[in-house]
Amino acid sequence: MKRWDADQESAAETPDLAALAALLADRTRAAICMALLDGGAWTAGELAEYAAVAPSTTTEHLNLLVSGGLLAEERRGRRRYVRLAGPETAETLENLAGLAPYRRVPVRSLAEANHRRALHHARTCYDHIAGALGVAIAAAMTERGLLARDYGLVLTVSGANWLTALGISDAGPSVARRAHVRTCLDWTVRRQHLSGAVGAALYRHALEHDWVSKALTTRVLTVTATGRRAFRDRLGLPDEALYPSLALSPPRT
Amino acid sequence: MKRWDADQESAAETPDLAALAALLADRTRAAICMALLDGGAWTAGELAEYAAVAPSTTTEHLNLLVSGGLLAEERRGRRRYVRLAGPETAETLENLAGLAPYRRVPVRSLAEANHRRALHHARTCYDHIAGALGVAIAAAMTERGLLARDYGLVLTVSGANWLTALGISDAGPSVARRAHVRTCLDWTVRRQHLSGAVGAALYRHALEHDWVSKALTTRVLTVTATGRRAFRDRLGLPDEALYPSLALSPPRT
DNA sequence: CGGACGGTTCGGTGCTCACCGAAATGTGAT
DNA sequence: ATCACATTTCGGTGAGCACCGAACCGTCCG
Repeated sequence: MKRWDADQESAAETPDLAALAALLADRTRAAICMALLDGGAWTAGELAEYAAVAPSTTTEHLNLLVSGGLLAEERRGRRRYVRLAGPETAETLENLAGLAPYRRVPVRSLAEANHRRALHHARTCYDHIAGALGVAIAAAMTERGLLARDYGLVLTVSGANWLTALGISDAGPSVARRAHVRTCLDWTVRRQHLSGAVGAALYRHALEHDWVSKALTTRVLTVTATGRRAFRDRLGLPDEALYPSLALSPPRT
Repeated sequence: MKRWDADQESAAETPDLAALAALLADRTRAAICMALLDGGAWTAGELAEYAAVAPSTTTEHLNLLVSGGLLAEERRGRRRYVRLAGPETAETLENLAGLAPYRRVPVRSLAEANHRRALHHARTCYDHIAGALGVAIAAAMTERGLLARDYGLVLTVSGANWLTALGISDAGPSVARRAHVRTCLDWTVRRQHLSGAVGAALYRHALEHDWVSKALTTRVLTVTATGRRAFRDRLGLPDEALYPSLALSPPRT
């Protein structure tokens, strides 16, 4: 029990992994985070209904998530909007989800089953495209030499040209600090899809040019007729990737 | 309460984020995982002592972590060795640690303080180099055009040449499936360092050529005299990155 | 000024789980 | 065979926390 400079620096800092994990270790809070992976801002009430808990319970969860730095909040009038804190948060969440075990959940209605199939087919993942469509895009771009698998996954020169030809300015705005190409393990298909700045730019482009349209309240994306033509012409995507009904049935267990 | 094909597919699968997070949400289990980030295999007893809990408690924790897929175990005789399940696990853990809040922990002895300073200076992170040294390497390689920051962080042509000149065969053995260059947010310095296959190869090379030596029981790396010369000649690393005593004092709060 | 609405605060309840010690198991060494 | 050692099983204890309902507090609308 030796004293030694006790005043100067008798304490150090360690990352508190357990504290962060504890935030996600609850079913309800995890569900909230997964919902927010659509990249949008939700009100406390919407999340309460989505997670099927009382409003008061939701308040407590949101307080924890916000003060833990996972969520950013914005109060407007009597409403409280929350969103994910940033892209890194979203990426870490997706990584975790890819590593997590699967859990069987009952499907209670036909509507829910259709919704699941749609999610499986195409959905947003924070600010880029995921699901079978996202995986197909990444695969096709690699196939055509726009992405190179040699060094991880990078944009090739022809890939950069392809992007500018589409009208996507390579030096995007808020893009500076993020990796241009980043892969993200898809939890429905368990295969890589495109995230990072390029993935985000591509999604923005697809939205603006009406290739896909996003449902208001869910993460489901629908490929429009224009989009089908564009994806077929420019990337040669197969029909399975373009029509939800043709989607492969979910893998067993 | 409408029935509809109830037999065929009345259940679906979702990633159980909460279940995975719950594994890390405990102080003791988190400590165990952080310890295993040294990339080695520990026995149950060693971990019990490290985490300062009873052996029986450790058994329970290890059971959970192994069956949750985070740890791999190997039983040899009456001993139980555990290690991290794989590189993805290690990378996800480091990402999480980078996102986690900091916690002040008391430093009780001079030895512990020295140990912390050493960790801060240079340590292993699963299979590559982290700490101030790791950050300095990544910075110097970017500086010298071996890594390009343009597209995320990729190996440039001169970078690949530099590696082969060192004698690091670019097409490494178990390297195929991992991204060659990957950055990893350092939790001591909060800056990027080099992980992925290239990071791993570099660390292996440094070990084999006696640039650094690893302490047996901890994650601390020591830069040898040979290493100092090599790092200075080949990457122009400054003295701060090479001598632990010159390390910057830890940032306040 | 009501009155509806979105959110918050508070007390209380029940369940989960990390922990330990003591006894049991199984392996290795003598 | 016997003893030491690493780990496991089991019962019991205590603390933490997710949840709800009821009351409360701002904000928006008529």
